[in-house]
Amino acid sequence: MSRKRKSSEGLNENPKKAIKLRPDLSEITAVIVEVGLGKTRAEILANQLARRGGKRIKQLDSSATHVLIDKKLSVERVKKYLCVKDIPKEVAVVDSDWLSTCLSEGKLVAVDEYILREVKSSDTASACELRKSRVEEIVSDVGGEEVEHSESFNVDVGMGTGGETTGTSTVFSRSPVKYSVVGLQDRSGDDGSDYTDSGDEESKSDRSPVVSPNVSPEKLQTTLVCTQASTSNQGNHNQFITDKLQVLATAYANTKDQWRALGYKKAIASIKNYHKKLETWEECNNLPFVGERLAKKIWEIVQTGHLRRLDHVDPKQDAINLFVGVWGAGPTAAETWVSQGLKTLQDLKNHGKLTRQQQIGLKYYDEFLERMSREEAGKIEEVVKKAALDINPGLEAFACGSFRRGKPTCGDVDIIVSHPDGKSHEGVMARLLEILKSSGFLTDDLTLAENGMQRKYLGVCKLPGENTKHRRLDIIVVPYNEWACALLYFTGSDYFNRSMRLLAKNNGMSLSEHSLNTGVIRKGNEKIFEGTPLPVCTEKDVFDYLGLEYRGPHERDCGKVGVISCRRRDGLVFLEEMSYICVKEDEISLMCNGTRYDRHEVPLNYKDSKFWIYLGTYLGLVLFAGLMSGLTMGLLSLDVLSLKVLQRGGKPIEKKYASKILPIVEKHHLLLVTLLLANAAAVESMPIFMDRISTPVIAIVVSVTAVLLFGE
DNA sequence: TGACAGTGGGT
DNA sequence: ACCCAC
DNA sequence: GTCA
Ligand SMILES: O=c1ccn([C@H]2C[C@H](O)[C@@H](COP(=O)(O)OP(=O)(O)OP(=O)(O)O)O2)c(=O)[nH]1
Ligand SMILES: [Mg+2]
Repeated sequence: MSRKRKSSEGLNENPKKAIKLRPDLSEITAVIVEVGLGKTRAEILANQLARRGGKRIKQLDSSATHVLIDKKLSVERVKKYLCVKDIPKEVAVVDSDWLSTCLSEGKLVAVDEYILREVKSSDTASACELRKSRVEEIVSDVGGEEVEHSESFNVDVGMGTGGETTGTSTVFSRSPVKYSVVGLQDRSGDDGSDYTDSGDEESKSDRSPVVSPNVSPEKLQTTLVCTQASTSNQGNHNQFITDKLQVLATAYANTKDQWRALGYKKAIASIKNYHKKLETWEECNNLPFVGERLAKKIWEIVQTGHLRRLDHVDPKQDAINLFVGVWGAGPTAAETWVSQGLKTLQDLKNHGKLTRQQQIGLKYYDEFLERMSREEAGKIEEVVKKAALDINPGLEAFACGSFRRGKPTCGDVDIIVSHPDGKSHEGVMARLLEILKSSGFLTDDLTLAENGMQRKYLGVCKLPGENTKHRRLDIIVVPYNEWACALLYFTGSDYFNRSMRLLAKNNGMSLSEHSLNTGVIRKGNEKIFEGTPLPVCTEKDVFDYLGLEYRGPHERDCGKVGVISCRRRDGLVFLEEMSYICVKEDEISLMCNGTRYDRHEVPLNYKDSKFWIYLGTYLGLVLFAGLMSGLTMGLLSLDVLSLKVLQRGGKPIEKKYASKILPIVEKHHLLLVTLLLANAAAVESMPIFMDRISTPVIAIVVSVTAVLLFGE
């Protein structure tokens, strides 16, 4: 909301400026060469270009008008990078500064100054002229026109009804129909901010085949409950919504940015979790992880049964999704291939440039997308386990991942290997692979098996027999002192891990497959000091340190994606600071991946201001305890008689004190009881506070010595 | 406006 | 440094 | 994309 307000305000207040700063680049289709420019900068330029109507393409083709490169780059290198023999004359090879200048000047600047094409005798002149005239055309074209719509129009499409009339009524004239359908860019209405998102990831094309749309919700509801079976809590009442959103989620994951995709995923999980069919706008808008924009999309689906947005996905998207399915290929590789005109796996096999891993991924494309039965995973586990025991009967080997979580199907088999003696795990990997390979069980390596001190293996295996398929196999060999953290890590789920690690982070700790560290110091977001590993023997220890109730592997399945966040039972977000103290029992609970946890205490560290509070109270307690025991001894050793003597016959000061103390001492056991109680209370509560700023053992030791020194 | 997990292998 | 994966 |  605030964004929209901002931009329209800006428009009203200073229309000239708004227009001036927005050159129309719609005639420009440019290849931006990242080499020398840097990926981030290239992307900023690309975003700006797209935002002003221009188009960036990855591969030089007939639609290209410009090639933007860093000025230090030789044209020869550019050719090599683009995999072309020659760059057509009509295409201007220009310094990327040209675009920057255009943007800052707010208009198209003559390109001449920026041309970087190699000077090759005669034809340069004509080429230059060609380009010049072309640019002039563009410039004149833009001179008469207004700007802005494509963007405000976009906003309206994205926001549904949200766009206020002020913008649309004043600005229209040219039909904006070509709202840049570039991929999935559904950009926010704010100006200025070039989002340099640069990160791509988040879920490879979600492999479950997208369920065909438009199944009657009623049907789904009934069928779902019985088909979904045991594992899920109660089934998805809104599949017709989540399916649609899922399309966008994977599209974003496979192309643009992981974070938008993450947003979608959380929202989808949230919807799946909802106990009933979504009916009112209120319901939509109150879902956790569903904000204004998604609420509108959801609401549109609820009302119309359709999401217009889905009609505008980039046609290339299908091919991209297809290619991201090959193991070892991500959004970048996929886009490269697509932009080279590749469309099918056949194309890829024949003409694509693949890494070694991707070749294997392609070879087993179908098999890798399949999930195996739990039973088969168990067999694979046995094979590996046997091989391990052959090496050393003391070795332990267990299948983790989805198998350990009890899932009915497994996408791969993840096996952890270690030895309780803490040493014998060394060198096991190589020997293990040797055995498994010689038996023909392992068919391909995705990681090179060359390195001697290897801890992680990714490969392909196949059970002996006729109708068996190639399966992905992951093996890790870990030192036994890391067993718990490694087991926790390898069991997942991935989102469970991420949640837990985030929780650790928010408490000044850091959780990895190696260890749980405390006392981590971060400056901003980067780690300054790694912290020190906490002693962790079992998975449960990690839960304990984090103040979580233990969850068995079967309960770590977060079909629900979610951030660990703290909420009150009554639903109010009490905000942050996991170190909040429970005053009333059970009042504080933890919401993780859609399920709640009650928390006990959490270790603190000096990063927290609370740490000092605890330290302070601790010291206070020590002194207090000392005072108490001192008083106990002192006061009780005085007898009433001598005090009375003092009261009468002592110096004036002594008299005064004596009469003050006397009434206290006279209530003899009352005094004793209070003192003892106070002392006991102080002493007892010391370790409680100490506990939270240190490990228990240390806490006890320190407490005891402190009491000895100051108290007794 | 910045964070959304933390790590390791491959190129 | 980037991409991709667990 | 959402949240704080
Ligand atoms: O991004 C990730 C991916 C995986 N893991 C951990 C948790 C996961 O359980 C384990 C094994 O990874 P895998 O990809 O095999 O996931 P899975 O849980 O076993 O599911 P699948 O059935 O697809 O194999 O590695 C992470 O911590 N982060
Ligand atoms: Mg797995």
